Amino acid sequence: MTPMKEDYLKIIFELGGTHKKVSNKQIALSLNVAAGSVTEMISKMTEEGLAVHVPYSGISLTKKGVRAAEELVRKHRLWEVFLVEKLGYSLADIHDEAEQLEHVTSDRMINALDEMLGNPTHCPHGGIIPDRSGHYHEDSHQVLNDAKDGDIVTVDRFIDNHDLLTYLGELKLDIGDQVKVLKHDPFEGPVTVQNLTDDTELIVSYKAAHYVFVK
Amino acid sequence: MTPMKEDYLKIIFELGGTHKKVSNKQIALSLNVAAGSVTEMISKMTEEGLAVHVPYSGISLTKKGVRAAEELVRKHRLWEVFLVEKLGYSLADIHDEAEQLEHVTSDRMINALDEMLGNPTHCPHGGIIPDRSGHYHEDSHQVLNDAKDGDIVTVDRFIDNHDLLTYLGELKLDIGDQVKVLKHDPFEGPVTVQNLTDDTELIVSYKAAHYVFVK
DNA sequence: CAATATTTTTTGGTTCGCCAAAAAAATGCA
DNA sequence: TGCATTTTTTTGGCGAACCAAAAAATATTG
Repeated sequence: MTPMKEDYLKIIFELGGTHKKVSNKQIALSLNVAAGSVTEMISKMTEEGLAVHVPYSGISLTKKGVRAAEELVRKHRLWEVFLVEKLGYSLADIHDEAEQLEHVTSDRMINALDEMLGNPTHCPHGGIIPDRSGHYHEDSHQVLNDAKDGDIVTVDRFIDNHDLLTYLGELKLDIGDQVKVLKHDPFEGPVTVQNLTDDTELIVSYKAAHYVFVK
Repeated sequence: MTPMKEDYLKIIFELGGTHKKVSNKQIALSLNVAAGSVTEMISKMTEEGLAVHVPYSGISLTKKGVRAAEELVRKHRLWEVFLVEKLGYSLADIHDEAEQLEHVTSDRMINALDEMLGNPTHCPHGGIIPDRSGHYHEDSHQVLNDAKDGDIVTVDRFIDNHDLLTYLGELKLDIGDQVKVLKHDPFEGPVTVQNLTDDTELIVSYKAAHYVFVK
């Protein structure tokens, strides 16, 4: 297991790889790597029994892969709690630090940290922290980009990336907002939505629209 | 800066690269890499202004290199304090964990951690923790292997590697012990010493004799 | 339903750090 | 001093993860 494999694992998990096939493109976009790199890495993960890959069709996680991903999410979110509660970090600054820490955290360490923090149940972004046995269920898996023009959806969760959070903050798109999807521009152009909460029109980049989960 | 460069930096620092030239061999031995790998890595570090290399003579650190190494020592030791005080780790288990953590620790994070821990001055092994500006001075730089047969020296400090600490624990060689060096076996053989504290004879491996600092 | 567009995979090439073995320089001892 | 040993550097190669561009497969749509 390498930090890179861990990143792939976590992204596939976050994109819904537990219960549906995720496309190469989604992964490449999320990790900022070329499509070819994804194909290559996935073939290694398939050999190791972490993922299942049907060529030209999609990628999903095996039980083993899901288990490993949950462990990583647990580590990530517990470190986020630590950074906020113990080191006085603010919400927007914790993701990147936790991203690094999670890759060098042993089981023993994370369990001790969990206890020290008083076994918190949620990370500072509102996500659920899996317990020691890794179980939990995140509810929303549909992404803003998947919604059809005309759909009305509720913003439920963001992938916690610093630049994304900053961008969405500037756009004034928050968790809980109801939005109506107006149009998808071609050529990976932005998605235009109407925020029904304050009745403004927002233009969300193609990439960001893959990071915003809706119901 | 990569984790590997950081490891080289720290080892050169610990072997005395601030005030004398360190040999390729010492570094290779400490990091468990081939001599050729050291030459290669050092040439990169020289280009980056971290080290000075006189071919066939030895390697030492530049001011910039020393500064970076001190920063790493600070991170390492503060994490060690954290592991013992906050997570309930025992002495022998902290080194490897801190080794990983130090490579993913930003300046902001380490300063916040320092404060959270109450600005400790020493790590659990007794080493001095450099302050925010990186200053401090470790006193012993001569290694057991450097002592001549017949010399009587005092054990002052160990490089805190888990296997080493376990090995030395079994040998019953502790900090503060006075020992008389009896002989150095050829072909990288062990060093035989007499522990004057309890008057026993100890056989210390060639490699370990490079990790034990004496005065 | 054929032509175009998109997505995915394949191919060839890069960098980083590692190694083993060969060659060169320095050291040590007779 | 001179030959053998040790240390260091050089050389050629490997695996991991990346990329860009070409080729193959799939999807869309006029």
